[in-house]
Amino acid sequence: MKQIDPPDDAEPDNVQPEQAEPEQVQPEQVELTATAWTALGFIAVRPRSGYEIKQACAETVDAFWGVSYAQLYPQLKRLREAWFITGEESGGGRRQVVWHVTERGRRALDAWLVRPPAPPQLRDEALLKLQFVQSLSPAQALPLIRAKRREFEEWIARFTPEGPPSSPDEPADLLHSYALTMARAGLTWCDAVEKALDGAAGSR
Amino acid sequence: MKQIDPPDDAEPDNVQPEQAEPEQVQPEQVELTATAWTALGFIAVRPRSGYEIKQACAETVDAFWGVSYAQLYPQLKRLREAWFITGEESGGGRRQVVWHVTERGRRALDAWLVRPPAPPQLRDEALLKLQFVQSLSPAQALPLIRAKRREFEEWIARFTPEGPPSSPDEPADLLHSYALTMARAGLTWCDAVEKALDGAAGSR
DNA sequence: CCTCTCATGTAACTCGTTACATGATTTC
DNA sequence: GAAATCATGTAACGAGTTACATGAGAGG
Repeated sequence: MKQIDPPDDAEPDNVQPEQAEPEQVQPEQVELTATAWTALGFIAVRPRSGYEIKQACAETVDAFWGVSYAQLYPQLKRLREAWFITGEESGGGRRQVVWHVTERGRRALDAWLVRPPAPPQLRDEALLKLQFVQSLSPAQALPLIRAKRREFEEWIARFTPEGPPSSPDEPADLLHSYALTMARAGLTWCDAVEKALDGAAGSR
Repeated sequence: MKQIDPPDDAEPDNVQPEQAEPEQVQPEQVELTATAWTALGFIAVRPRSGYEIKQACAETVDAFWGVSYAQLYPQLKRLREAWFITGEESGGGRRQVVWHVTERGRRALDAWLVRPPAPPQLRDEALLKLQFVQSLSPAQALPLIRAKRREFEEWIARFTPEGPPSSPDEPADLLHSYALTMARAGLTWCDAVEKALDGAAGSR
């Protein structure tokens, strides 16, 4: 086991406990990407390796916040440099670095969580194309609607809680219920649009 | 009036009409960003200046596909270099360049419209934060739900068709109806979650 | 005269993606 | 012994954002 700590030029801050923290200056106000905060969030739940963080993201926030290794590993480095996490290279078996949150890291995470969230960003090529074909031809609009329908169906398949017992419909997980609500609304929209488009195609 | 055409090293292709197009080789397969196709789409409806394209985007696709000047102007240059548009610097009054679609540009746009759309990308910090606070405290979850609620309310205000007469509820515009459907579903979700959260807070 | 809107653009930067590189361990 | 999975990373590239720069005409 080898301790992985920030380089010497990084601010220590908790090495000497008798050195009191500056009162109003919050050391937590380090600028990080939301992806870095995400990693920190999962580490704060329990210590994890980069690989495990990626898995956790894939199972939970992937639909609203995609995370790739090429982003993740550099961000872990930044979190370490800010003394928000410390790494422990586990011996025995495969090589892996397990990251632990520090007290400082936990405080910083809490501070981030209560800051107002950035407005959501959406890029949807299918809807974009729909803008240009909607008034021209149902023939071209239909495949786009079908593409959206497939997306919604995949969401539903992915976020519907398994296990027939207990929960009849709505999951306790807020994000799952959000995804399901949106996907169902999307399907309703697809139904209505396809129906209208079929009508228009018939009369043409 | 001054004609603005591609530089000489760009492929002409329609200068000599007697030179037949290569049969299977489609000159339309130029790689462009969706933002460039968006500009081309609006130019194809009618000739416009960059400024007018930006306005059209803001009124229509902005929520699904944001476009900024810093992206737009370079993309117009690329469209011109591909001979998809030609520009006409209008004399008289303010300086402005009005872009016209070429035949070649129109064909390329049609080809793009029928290609399968890229999967949508979403980045929603509010939902991300919700992932980390949902199991811990309703006190921290509530502001995030309220932020989502405000978003949905803004969407509804923005996309609800004005003019009390005629249309009672659903607009003919597919994108407007999409936005409204999703926003309403979102509000329903906010209601349910806030209620559940209040209950949990009361029992705690 | 001042300010707002029209109008076009560039520079620097950030974030994220794809593709690549490497190697150990488990499973068939 | 071959393939899948675990596991960590880097390099090159691309798209998009913010901020900056410039200037003319319209309206008060």
